Amino acid sequence: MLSSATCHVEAIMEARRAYPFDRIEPKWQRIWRERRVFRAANPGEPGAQKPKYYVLDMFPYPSGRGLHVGHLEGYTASDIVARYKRMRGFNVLHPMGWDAFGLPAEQHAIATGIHPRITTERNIANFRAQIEAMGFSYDWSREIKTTDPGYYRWTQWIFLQLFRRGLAYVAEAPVWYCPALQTVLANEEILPSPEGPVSERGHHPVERRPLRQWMLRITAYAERLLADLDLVEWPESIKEMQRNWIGRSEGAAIRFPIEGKDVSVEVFTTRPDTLFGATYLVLAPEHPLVSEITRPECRTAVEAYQQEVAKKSDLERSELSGGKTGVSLGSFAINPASRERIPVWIADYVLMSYGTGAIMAVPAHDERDYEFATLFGLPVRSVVRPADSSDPPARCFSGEGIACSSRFLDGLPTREAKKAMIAWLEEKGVGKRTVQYRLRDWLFSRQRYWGEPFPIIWRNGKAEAVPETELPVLLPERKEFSPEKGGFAPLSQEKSWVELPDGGRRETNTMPQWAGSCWYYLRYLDPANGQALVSPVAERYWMGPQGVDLYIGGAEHAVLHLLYARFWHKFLYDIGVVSTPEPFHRLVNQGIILGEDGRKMSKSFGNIVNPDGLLREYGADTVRLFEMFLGPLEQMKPWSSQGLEGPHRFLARVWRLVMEEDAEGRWTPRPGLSTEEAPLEVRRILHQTIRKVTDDLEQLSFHTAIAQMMILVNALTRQLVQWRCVLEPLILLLSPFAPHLCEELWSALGQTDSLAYARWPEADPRLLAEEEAEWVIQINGKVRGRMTAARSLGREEAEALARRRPEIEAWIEGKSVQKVVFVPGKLLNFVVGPS
RNA sequence: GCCCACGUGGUGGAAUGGCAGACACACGGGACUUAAAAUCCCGUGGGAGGCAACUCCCGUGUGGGUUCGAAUCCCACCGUGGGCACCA
Repeated sequence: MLSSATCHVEAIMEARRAYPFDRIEPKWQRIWRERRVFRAANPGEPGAQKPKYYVLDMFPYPSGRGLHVGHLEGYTASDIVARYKRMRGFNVLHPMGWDAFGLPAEQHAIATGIHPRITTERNIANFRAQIEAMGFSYDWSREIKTTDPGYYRWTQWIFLQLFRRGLAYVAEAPVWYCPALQTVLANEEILPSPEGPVSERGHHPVERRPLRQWMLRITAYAERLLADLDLVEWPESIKEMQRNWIGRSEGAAIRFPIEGKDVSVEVFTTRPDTLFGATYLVLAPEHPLVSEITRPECRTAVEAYQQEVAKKSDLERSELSGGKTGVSLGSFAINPASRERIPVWIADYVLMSYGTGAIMAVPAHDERDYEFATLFGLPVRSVVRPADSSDPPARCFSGEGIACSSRFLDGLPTREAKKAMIAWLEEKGVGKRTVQYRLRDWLFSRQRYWGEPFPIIWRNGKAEAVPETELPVLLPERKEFSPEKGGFAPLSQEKSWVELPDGGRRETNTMPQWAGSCWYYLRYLDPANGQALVSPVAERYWMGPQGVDLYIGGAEHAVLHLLYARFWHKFLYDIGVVSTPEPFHRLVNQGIILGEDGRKMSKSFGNIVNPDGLLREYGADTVRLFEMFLGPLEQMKPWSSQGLEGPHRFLARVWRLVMEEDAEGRWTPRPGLSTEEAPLEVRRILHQTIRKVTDDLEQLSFHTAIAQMMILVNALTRQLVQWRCVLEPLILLLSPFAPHLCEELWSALGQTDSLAYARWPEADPRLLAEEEAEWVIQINGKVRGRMTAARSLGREEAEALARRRPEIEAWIEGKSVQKVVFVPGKLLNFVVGPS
């Protein structure tokens, strides 16, 4: 009973198999693997005399859930490009590896007691099997994983170089702490949410805590990270996000002396031209000078306010909580321009972490200052008027205009006034031109087990570098993975590892997951090198002249991985390890694939598409083709399981152009393939297809390339004979998309070599230029007729021909033709008026 | 609030100043078959007229503009998605 039901199901599965993908796909995967077809040649090896092409995927974190259709989209696109470029004669580097440190494996270990290494290995094996089943042409001899000591040795090495040059340091600062994950997180790993800030991973609530942590001085590279965005071909939206994140603003630092004290408060402003309108100062409540400046009679109120602010969460401090608060310090500062006494306040709308932690308030020209001044009855002095009005505006005006009531600035437009004021400040020695960035230093330590140990030993309260010869500092084995209560890292429990005989203690924090992914694209170039992270020869060959030629991945890393990696790359450039200022020349983001219901794929919606079932039912070539046929690569698009039928039927049609099935269900090459030249209209459509597919591949417009191949195949299906000279180029054109099927047909046509390095077909320009064209004839811009005539027709001939056509005559009859627009080879437009 | 994308049939999309809807899904009809599946062929934006081949009108979020001609360029608005948000 049971077995007959199984037989029945198998019979159905067998019946719906339109071509034997289940046999040919594993076959060709085995051949590619055994013959090492996709090994890329390093300098000195045969093949390295070709020009190089480096096409890179964002390597995955091997999660327990396996690959999803979104991964497959990006990986299929990059694989198509890799296969295409090989056929165009490039030595293609197309590697894959594993971003294998990270929180999920560690959380799983805490829950189950299974070592993260074991889960990670298991997940990697699963990912690799899925990737191989898709037929991707990776050079597996270059596979890397970030958890490998031979790899993280060099992650630690880079950290040491940063440390030596003062770019890695320990500081106590208010940092984001996540109680659920029991670790600190970087600014870039925090997301806003209606309930307040949450962690990027897991969406747990996070809070500010003052802690001593390792920081990387990414701010030292702010200017170059900003300026060099002009060197790369990235989506404008990603560049813009990085620009906003870096947040450069030009202005002036101005010192305000405090009346009766020997101190002054420095403020940063982008509007030095409004200095004459500065009617009070505001310091951040945490500003170090607050206690010194506060008058005795205000001290109680000020301290109470400071405590109140310290208790507030960041959410409460943000504008969502409504009105502004603050208290006066009772003291006065001197406005260096107007010489006026102006009061000094503290308020939590001024942040200690930006600029100097103090501002000059110009309520007439800043919305926030205006709101505060109105609330506390502080004076408002207008010093800029709009360019189109002679009067200063009644309320706050924050735009650019003309300076007024500002003595030596009067009459100057804002831009000029800023320059004049900065010159004046510099001359008087009370201020100077300054550039500020929103970017903060990168919080680099985590209180977790499953990460790279820091190569640092503490002696007498000082951090010392572990000698490079002792790298890697190995992550010790553990059975217990929970972080200690109170923010101590798990490694601190590993006494025999932490405590050194000479009294030194190892650093017990580990690096964040981003560390390993900051430079992995360099290790692929020379993955087994034990002397250096990459040999200079391999680096110059693969990274020259502009770095990775094409980098495909998700947009979610816009200000995380992509900013961090640029920072490390620029540092490695400065110390001579790499030869290009930017790592990734051309970046393309694949769009998110939504569930069938149009919502984001998620467990809670139950709309996640598992690729394994699709591969069984349709085969890898169909899944690859369909992923590309969904729509433009960069666009967000919904999945459609029904839609798979189209590409599947298309591949089966291609198969049947070459193969035929006998009575026993065996497929054999069709006898009677013509070796003659195909008719002109068939050759013409073939060469149009060659041209279109080639152009579209260069632009990564895969879905339109597929559509064109469908047009060609539909035309061939209608023919009674098939021609070898048409089928061969078609198979080559299709092979980057559906490599297994094409390899099988290629060998069925008698070819003995893999087509992976076969020469890409070239379009014959003579066949593209058609002599006849279909001309469109318009009357007043509306199509009223068409005619087939020579493409080369001149204006007069074309017009005369068109006028003779009855459908056109009818429209012109009795009207006056005022003008005739002529587009050679394409179109005529008669502009007619009433009679 | 500010910045950036995007808006086209029942659906995914094509066309980026010159034939709107290529290609595909879905749907409908037909051929083959004892039957079904598969395959192949035909139709498929809306409306009006005609027995018919066909003809005309409307139509690319909404309103305006530029142009002989606009899905495409410009202005305003509406909607969707993403990013930033007291950064002085």
